[in-house]
Amino acid sequence: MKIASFNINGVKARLPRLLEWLEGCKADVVCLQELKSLDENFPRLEFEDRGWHLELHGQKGFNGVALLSRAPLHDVRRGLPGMEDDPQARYIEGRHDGVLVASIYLPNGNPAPGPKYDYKLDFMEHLRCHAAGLIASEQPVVLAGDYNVIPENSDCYDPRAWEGDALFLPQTRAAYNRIVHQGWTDAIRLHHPGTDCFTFWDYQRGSWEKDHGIRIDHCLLSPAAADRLSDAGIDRMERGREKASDHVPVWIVLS
DNA sequence: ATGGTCGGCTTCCGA
Repeated sequence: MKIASFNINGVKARLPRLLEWLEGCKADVVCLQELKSLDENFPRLEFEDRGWHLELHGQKGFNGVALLSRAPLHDVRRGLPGMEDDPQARYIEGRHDGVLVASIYLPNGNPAPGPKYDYKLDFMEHLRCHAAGLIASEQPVVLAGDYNVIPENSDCYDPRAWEGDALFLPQTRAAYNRIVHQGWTDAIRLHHPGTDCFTFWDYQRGSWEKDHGIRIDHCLLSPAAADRLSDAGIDRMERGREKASDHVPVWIVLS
């Protein structure tokens, strides 16, 4: 089973690029982030005509997450437990062929400190609590998405350039590690232990041309999923195409 | 040298 995650930065702006990538990706489940679309304005037919089942959790203008799947999903949940009334649409999960898959758009959190950073840490604490329950269930779980967290120095081109940024603050990395250390496997890290692991390049300052990227899109696997991990990758080439998102897709394969 | 660029029911905000 192949599961992919892609922050598309606007479904309407990305539609041709996204459909092309989906065609070649051959994924069974796709986690999308930053739809920037109300559910009623989402171009459903473009996907349904190609055989995708859709579960949307959108909002106007910003944020928004979705799951695309080859078969209908079960037990779909929108919003993290304890944050169901959050107007920001950042979490959706569903079960596909016995594997629980979540699409996560974790808050950016800048500027830090401030209310946006407080919200980021609050979201991470709610995610940590939910993740603990998922680990305890002993089922295969894949928590995929844009975490807006740079886990280690080697996950950015220049650690000094990111000092003080909400994606890289020690407190942010500590909150991320509190989740990972429950027993999750960072599958992309496992398959890209050195360089060439970036998943995001800013539109500004020629970041792509200079390879000034960061690794912030992650797939965390529960032990039951990690036992089945056979491959993982980053579709880096997507960043160099016309009308590209500032993120590229990441994916894992379970046997 | 404090720039630059995307997307969105846009004239600023979020990233």
